[in-house]
Amino acid sequence: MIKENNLTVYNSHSGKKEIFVPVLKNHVGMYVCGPTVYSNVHLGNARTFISFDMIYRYLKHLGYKVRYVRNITDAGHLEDDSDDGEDKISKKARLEKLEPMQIVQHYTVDFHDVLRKFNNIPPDIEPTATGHIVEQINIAKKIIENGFAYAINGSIYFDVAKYNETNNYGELSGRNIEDLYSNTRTLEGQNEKKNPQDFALWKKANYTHLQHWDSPWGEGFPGWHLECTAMSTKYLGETFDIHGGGMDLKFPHHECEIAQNKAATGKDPVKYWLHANMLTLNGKRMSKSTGNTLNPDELFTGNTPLLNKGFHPAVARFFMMQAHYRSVLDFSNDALTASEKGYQKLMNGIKAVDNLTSKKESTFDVKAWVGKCYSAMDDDFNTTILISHLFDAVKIINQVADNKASLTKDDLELLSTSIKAFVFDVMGIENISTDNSSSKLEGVVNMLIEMRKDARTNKDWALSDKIRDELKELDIQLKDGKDGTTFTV
RNA sequence: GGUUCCAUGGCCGAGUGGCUAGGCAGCGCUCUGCAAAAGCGUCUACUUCGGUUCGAAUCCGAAUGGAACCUCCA
Repeated sequence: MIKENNLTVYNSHSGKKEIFVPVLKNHVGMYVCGPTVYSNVHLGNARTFISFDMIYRYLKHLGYKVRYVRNITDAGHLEDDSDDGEDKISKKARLEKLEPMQIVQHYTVDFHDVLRKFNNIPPDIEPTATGHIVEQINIAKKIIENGFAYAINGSIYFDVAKYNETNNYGELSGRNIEDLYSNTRTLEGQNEKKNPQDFALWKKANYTHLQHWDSPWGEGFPGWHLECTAMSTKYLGETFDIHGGGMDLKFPHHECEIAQNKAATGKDPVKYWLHANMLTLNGKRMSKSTGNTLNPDELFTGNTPLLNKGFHPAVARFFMMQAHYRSVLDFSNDALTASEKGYQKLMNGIKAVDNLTSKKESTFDVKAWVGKCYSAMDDDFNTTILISHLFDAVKIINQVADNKASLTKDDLELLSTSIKAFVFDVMGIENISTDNSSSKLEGVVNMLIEMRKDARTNKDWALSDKIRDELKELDIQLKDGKDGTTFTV
């Protein structure tokens, strides 16, 4: 089923495309950093998860048995790097006078809701940081035992300098530690650490901190990077295949994960690091902290000065698939509008393919075309190229419908199943059904079409145009074709 | 300031040392009572300056502009 050694992926760690060979034959372990649930997800967040959803879908499509783990960070994500740093969730809870788990629940639900609208498949395991405090404490203990962390005032810090003596801190992000030393800004109140690069594995909870747990070092809470190490190791093992996340997490988050894993187990945790690029707005990355964001609801409803109208999540997903996951993509009304037209063209083609009649001969090499589609996806999930091939197929479909090309029964079948598989299964682009309108509406519109037909026969253009124009007002588009009139809602 | 990445036609956005990307818009055509919708065809490229090469938008160097990370962020 799986064609061996065909898939290549761009490994951020090596900076090269590499042939994908999983640790365990036919199985893939994939971990993707999920959100910190202290606010609503924005479209930039969504893009990353949509990218990895596509990757997950393609791996499954190829026949791999994939275990996809994506965490929810619901504790420990610090606001800043100072000693009395508060974590994001505790801060939000304090400000809104809510129980931290209320915040967590609220934004977790929002997160799931948005991803469902974008037609993402839920991960196989979605562990939470608060559900894995014990595992995190155990890893911190191991790191201390191995001499790569130190305790001070009830907090545990990772000793980056010590680690760097026998390892390479910076191997993922291409940083070298001397640069980090000389370029780190000195922040207030971080005197506790031996070096500014050291990061917290465990933080002592101060009196304002709402989320805290008992530990060998007293009441506290886990550091940001630790939960991913704990959970990926627990569910995927000490070395697994794919670790994904947004480009912005490469440093320090993923760098620290590697350091924690190596310090704890001595093993390289990840074979292939995949990083999805940013979605920008007005040329700048979307960011909660700067307020340069667009929320999914604003996109869907068009309730924002940035857009002329709302766009269906499937259209937005298609828009994202038109760019490669490793490229920066800029979000704009014009680009979305263009994609919406293209999306419609693609869907029309898919609709038309089932109504074609086969001939004895094919004028188009469908097998070669399918091969090109797989080549595109095998080349680091190049959905952009895939889509260009899909439009070639749409053209052929239209030509066959127009008797300007022909396909055999087998080719027709192959073309139909392939284009649907790539669009619906692999890219996860939903068809916004246009003909699911209630039979009552269909009856009424068909009645009006009949009346208009009579009017046209009688050359009563005034009435005929009135029917057409007033239906248009209601967003019902009449389409006069050779074989009569149809409509789309 | 340090590290890394990017610069493609009106717009979005791929890609390869020589062979059409694709989508949108524009233009032409088909269809039509006129339109719309749809379909078909088609034009406009590779930031600048050097270098390597038989040949570079594609490789190397520099300049300019932009972005990400270096502090939390997908």
